[in-house]
Amino acid sequence: MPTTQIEPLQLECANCPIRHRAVCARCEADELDRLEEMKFYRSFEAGQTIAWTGDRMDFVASIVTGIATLSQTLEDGRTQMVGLLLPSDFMGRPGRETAAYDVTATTDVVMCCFRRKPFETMMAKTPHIAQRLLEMTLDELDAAREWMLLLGRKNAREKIASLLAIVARRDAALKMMQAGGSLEFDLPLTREAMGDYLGLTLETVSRQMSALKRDGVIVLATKRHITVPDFDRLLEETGDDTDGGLLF
Amino acid sequence: MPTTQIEPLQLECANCPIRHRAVCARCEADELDRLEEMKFYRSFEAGQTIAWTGDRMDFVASIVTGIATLSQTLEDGRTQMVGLLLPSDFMGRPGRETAAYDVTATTDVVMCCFRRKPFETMMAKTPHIAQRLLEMTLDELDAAREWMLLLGRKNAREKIASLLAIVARRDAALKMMQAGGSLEFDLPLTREAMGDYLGLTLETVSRQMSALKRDGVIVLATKRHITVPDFDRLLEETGDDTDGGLLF
DNA sequence: CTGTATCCTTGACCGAGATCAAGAAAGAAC
DNA sequence: GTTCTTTCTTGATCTCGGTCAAGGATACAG
Repeated sequence: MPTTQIEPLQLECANCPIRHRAVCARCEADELDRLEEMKFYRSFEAGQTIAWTGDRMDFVASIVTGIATLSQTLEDGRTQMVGLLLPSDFMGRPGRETAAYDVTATTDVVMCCFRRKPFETMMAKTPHIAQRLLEMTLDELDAAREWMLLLGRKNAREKIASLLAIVARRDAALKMMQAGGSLEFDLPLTREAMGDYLGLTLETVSRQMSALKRDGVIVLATKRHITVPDFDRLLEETGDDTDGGLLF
Repeated sequence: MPTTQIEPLQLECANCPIRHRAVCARCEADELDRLEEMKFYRSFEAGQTIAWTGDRMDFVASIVTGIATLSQTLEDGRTQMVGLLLPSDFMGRPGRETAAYDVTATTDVVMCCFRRKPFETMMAKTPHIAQRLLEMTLDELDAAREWMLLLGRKNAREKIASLLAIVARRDAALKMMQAGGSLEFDLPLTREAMGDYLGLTLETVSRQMSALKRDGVIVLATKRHITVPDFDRLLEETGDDTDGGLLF
């Protein structure tokens, strides 16, 4: 698997699709100008590894388009996904030289990159960047903790329902639809990837998907295309507190 | 359980035991003076609830002494601990009005508190605080992700060994001992709390503790006082990559 | 069309950990 | 001391999800 990088057309920050959500969201015009000079784009194909745990990382980046995953592995190969990088999410840690996780492109991915050292220097001088990064990191921490509850205490059916609810909600937000009604979306993950995320085997994922389908909670047009006839019904299956604040 | 608060003697920041590790670690003398004016101390007894999920929080705080836990609960009462607050750790989120987790004092706890609004104002003007908070939050995120791997993919024995290794290492660091040799320490958690942390029942925790004892990995003087004759042996039981970077 | 690869489903069986239950150990209150 | 409570241990049994195995669906190459 060669590290093919298709260089995409240079994009102006002003027209950037993640301009208002990424680490640069709070930047003023002059700050943006400086970032504009520093940035460069890199692309990765679906399935490609962006970084291995322990790799030296000389850049940090924002996801512009596509989805990447963060995962960790035990000695004997058991792996657990520990994070999902969506457009506008930030990859890398200022001050850290090496990757702490395996980062893999799930779909084709375009990233807006900055060499680490210059970025760190700029961050020290630009509170707007550090402020936004703090906010994003706190959100990720909340999401990680929500995931800990799922991994530690939910059963297989609840785990699947939770994942579907999250993907459905994100998709609905993207399409600006109203809540409560019928939803449909494509799952960007294989059964195995779902299992790695949920701490399950792919067989259990498959069985629970079939069970939710049999019980009418979801309808499958194809293996990957899902319709949720009643979102509230799906939410009931997650086991969450019904009033709960939703963090994803 | 009344909310008893024993007001401890006012402590000067200069003599504060967490001065060099807390959110104020990077502050200059003048910044510290301003924090000194704003701060107030609160104490909680072991077992007391510091905040319930959804409670309005009008302060943020650093743990000065003691241990507190963050936990989340499903509808039917299943609970999962999602974080451990140790001395110097920060509680609360700037910009958030309500508690996102149940916070409970495991031991007697003393906290150094700041009213939220003035603290937010100060943070906006004092990059040193925001920088340090970002650093601490990134560390917590790493710890949370390490925990996700444990919850999703480790078996009961590995989970227990991992928890013991973490507590042992922290204790050794505190006592400035050299690694590799024999260690002993007190477990600050009940079997039930360990279970809540590890996503296990208290019975399973008890059984695995007995098993590790039977196999000579640990020696129990009392239920809570643990001796680790060979730390490397304990590490082997965690299932982690042996070279692994350790985040706690 | 056929062969091959990837992804998914389903069945049979098994075992790790949960659940239910009883009682031991250790304090704390009196 | 005795009683009461909390914490912990251990046993018996059950069940959910893992493991092993076979085969179906879909896509793509030739």
